[in-house]
Amino acid sequence: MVNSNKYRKIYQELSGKIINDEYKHGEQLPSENLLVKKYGVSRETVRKALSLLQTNGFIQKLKGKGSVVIYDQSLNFPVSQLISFEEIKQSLNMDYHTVVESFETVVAKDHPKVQEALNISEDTKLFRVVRSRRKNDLVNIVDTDYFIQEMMPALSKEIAEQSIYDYIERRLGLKIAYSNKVITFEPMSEYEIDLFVEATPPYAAVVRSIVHLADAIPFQYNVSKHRASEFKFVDFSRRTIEKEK
Amino acid sequence: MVNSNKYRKIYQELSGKIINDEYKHGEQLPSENLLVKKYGVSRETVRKALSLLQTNGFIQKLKGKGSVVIYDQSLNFPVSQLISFEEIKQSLNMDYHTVVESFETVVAKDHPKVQEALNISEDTKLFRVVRSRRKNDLVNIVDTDYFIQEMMPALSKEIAEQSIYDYIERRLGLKIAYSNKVITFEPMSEYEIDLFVEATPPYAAVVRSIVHLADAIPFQYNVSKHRASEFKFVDFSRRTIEKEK
DNA sequence: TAGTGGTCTAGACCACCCG
DNA sequence: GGGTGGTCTAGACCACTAC
Repeated sequence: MVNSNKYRKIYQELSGKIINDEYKHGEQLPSENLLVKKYGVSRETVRKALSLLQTNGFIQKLKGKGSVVIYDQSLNFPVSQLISFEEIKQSLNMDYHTVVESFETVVAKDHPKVQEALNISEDTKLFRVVRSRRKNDLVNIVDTDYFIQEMMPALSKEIAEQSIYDYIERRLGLKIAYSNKVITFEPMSEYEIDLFVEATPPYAAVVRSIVHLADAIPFQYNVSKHRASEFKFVDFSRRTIEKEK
Repeated sequence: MVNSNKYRKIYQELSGKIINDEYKHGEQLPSENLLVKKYGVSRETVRKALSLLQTNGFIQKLKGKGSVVIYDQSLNFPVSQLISFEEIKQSLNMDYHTVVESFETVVAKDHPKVQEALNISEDTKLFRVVRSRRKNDLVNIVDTDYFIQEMMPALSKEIAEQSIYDYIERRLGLKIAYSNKVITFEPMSEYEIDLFVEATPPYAAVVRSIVHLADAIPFQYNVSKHRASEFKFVDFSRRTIEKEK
C-alpha cells in the first residue's frame, strides 16, 4: 500500500531472491518477456526494475543473452549505499552495541566546517551527537553527527541510542536521498586515543559525509572514525561515462 | 557516429555544461518539456538522460519543481566512478608521472587471491604490472595489476607506461563495465617502505578491485596502494532501497 | 531464424509545487 | 490552474547471441 510502484515491487522481489540465494551468482534471471508476462506489466516497467538491479550491482545485462546475477554474498555487500549503522548491523547480524558518548546543543559558528557543509547561518543551533560502536566493549567506531535542530526539535538521547534514520524517515516522514562521502586516514586526537584504547597506529580511517534530503537540502554532517585495522569499505561502481569519439 | 544514442548525447552535453560551470551548483536545468523541444526527442528519452545525471550525482530531481544541479566542483568529483589513473590525471590536471617498476609474466597458482578473483585455472598465465605514480619524484601510489594474458597477448611495458584502459577499450574494443572495490588500511611491506620513502606512519591505504567486462567476465585484478597521508577517496551514493511497509 | 536486450516514440494519468 | 516530474503502456525497430 505504502509503495504501489510496480517497478519497485519487481525490484524488491528480484533483489530479495538474489540476496536469499534463490537466484545464485552466475545464474540468469528470467528474460524480460517472461517477466512481462509474470507480472502483467509493460516491458519498460520490467526494464526499469532490471536497470535498478544493474545500477546497484545485482545483475549484469548481456545483450542478446539475458541478465546474469553478479551479486556476491561474500563481499559483505552493499556498504557503498547510503545506509545507517543500524541497518548494516541488522543486515549483517553484527554483534555491535552503541553507546551515546555525548548529546548536546551547539551553535554553527563554533563548527565552521559543519556550517559550510550544511549551508546554514552562524547562529543556527545544532544537535551534536557522539556515539561509539563497540564489539565486546571495545570501541571500533566513533560517530559524530550534527543535525539542524529546527528540522528535528524532538531528537533525543534515547532516539540516538536506537536509530536516528528510522526516526527521521518514519516519524518525521523526511526522505533521505543522497550523500557525499570523503574517506581519509588521519591521526587520532587524545580523546580518541582514550576512547579506542590501544589503537596502533594511533590513526583512524575517517569517513566524512554530508547527507541530503530528497529536496536537496543538506540535513546531516557525519564524521565516522574507525579503528584503522578494522576498517573495510566496499564499493561497487560502473563505468557509465565514455568519452565520445 | 560511434555513439548515436540520443540520450547519451543529451547526457554528455548536460554533464559537460555542469562540469564547465555553465549550469552552476544550485541552478535549475531546463524542464523536461523544454529539453524535449530543444532536442526534438520524446520525453522518455530526455528522462533517461536526466536519470543518468541523477545517478551519477550531477543533479537532483524535485517533483513539481525541476532538476537542480548538486554537482560540486570543490569535491574533486567523480572519483568513485570506475575510472583509470590516466583519466583522473587528465581531468584533474594532476602533475603525476608514471614509472613501470616491473612487467612480468606469472602463473595464477602463485597468486591464489588473483586466481580466485578472476575465476581462472591454476595454470593461467597473467601479466603482472607494477607501476608507481610520482609527484615531483616522490612515490604516492603503487599500482599492481594482473591481466589475463590470453585476453591481451600484445600488452607491453610501453603500453603500461601510457594507459592500459585506453589500449583495452580502443585497440581491443573490449567494454569495461563494472568493478568491486574494497578499501582498507594496512602496514606497508619492506619493499613498499623503500619505494614510498619516509612514509609516516608506514601504512598504506589499499584499494583492491576486480574489474569486469560488459559480458560479466572478470579481466583485471588491481591493488592500488596509496601513501596514507595523501589518500582521499570521494564517493557519491544514493539511498535507493527503502524497506517496504 | 528465434530470442534476447537496447533505443525510442506518443500518449496517458498521476502527484506535487507554486502563484 | 498550469507547470513540473513520476509512472506506465503498447508498439516499433534495431543489434546481438545462439542454434
